[in-house]
Amino acid sequence: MPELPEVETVARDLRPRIVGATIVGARCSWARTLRSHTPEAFALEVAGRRVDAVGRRAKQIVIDLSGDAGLTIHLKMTGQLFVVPAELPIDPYVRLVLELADGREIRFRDIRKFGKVGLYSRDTSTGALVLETGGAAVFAGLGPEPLDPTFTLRDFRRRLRRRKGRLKPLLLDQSFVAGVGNIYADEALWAARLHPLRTAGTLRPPDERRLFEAVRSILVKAVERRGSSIDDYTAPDGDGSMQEELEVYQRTGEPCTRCGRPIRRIVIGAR
DNA sequence: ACGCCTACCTGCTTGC
DNA sequence: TGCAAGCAGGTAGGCG
Repeated sequence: MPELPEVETVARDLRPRIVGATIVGARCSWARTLRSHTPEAFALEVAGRRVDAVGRRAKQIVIDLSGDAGLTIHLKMTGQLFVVPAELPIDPYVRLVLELADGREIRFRDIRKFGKVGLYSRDTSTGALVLETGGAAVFAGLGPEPLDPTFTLRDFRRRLRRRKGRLKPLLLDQSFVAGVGNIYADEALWAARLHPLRTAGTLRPPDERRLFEAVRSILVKAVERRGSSIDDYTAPDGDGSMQEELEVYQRTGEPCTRCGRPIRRIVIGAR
């Protein structure tokens, strides 16, 4: 379940390994992994491009390529990325391989096939990734990055006051704040002492402040711990340890560390 | 805008 | 033991 901290960790691990490398080809064994190209068109389009930078937006890894192009990788639930020598044995869950000129490969492994890789152009006037010149920006509609220093309590309050829904689905809404998923929404609400079914409109200023600070501090801590290695999540340089620090996620029935009573599970929006 | 549903997938767990 | 059903879950798209 890669969320912001997990994706950030993967991007950081990837960066020193692949910046400067040149892609010479691509092989895709599950066409629907590619958002907007056939495997053949994708291979032709990436070949010859150099990796200029590796970053992250929301839960997606963004790989800047030479020639004003960019790759986006969404790991969804079970996506993993590895950079390995081409001769290393490959397993059947690898859906996409980017072949590098130096004999290594970037391998996208994804058991459940929900992950998506997009290849886009960089609009040189706006700097945005677009499918075609004049088209909509790929990341249009995403909310602010919660760890961006320019994202302030004032911004958070303004956004909160435009919403009416329950807090848990709201935190999961990527157009509200980008990068929070099931794990860190639960953790942030617990830390802020706010019930997941509470609606945004009932928050008082101190509640808003606690939620803002809880979201940011839980994400900072999780990035420091390299994310939560639950189920299939791992990064190129290995697992994270945040799963050891979680207070509520997947702790149904276990005692609350604050009050000692067992954690109760409720389902909201099928989650 | 909100809430709810379904689809996409496969491995694992559960229950008979 | 064996097998089918149920579950997990981020996001898109549809409906009311």
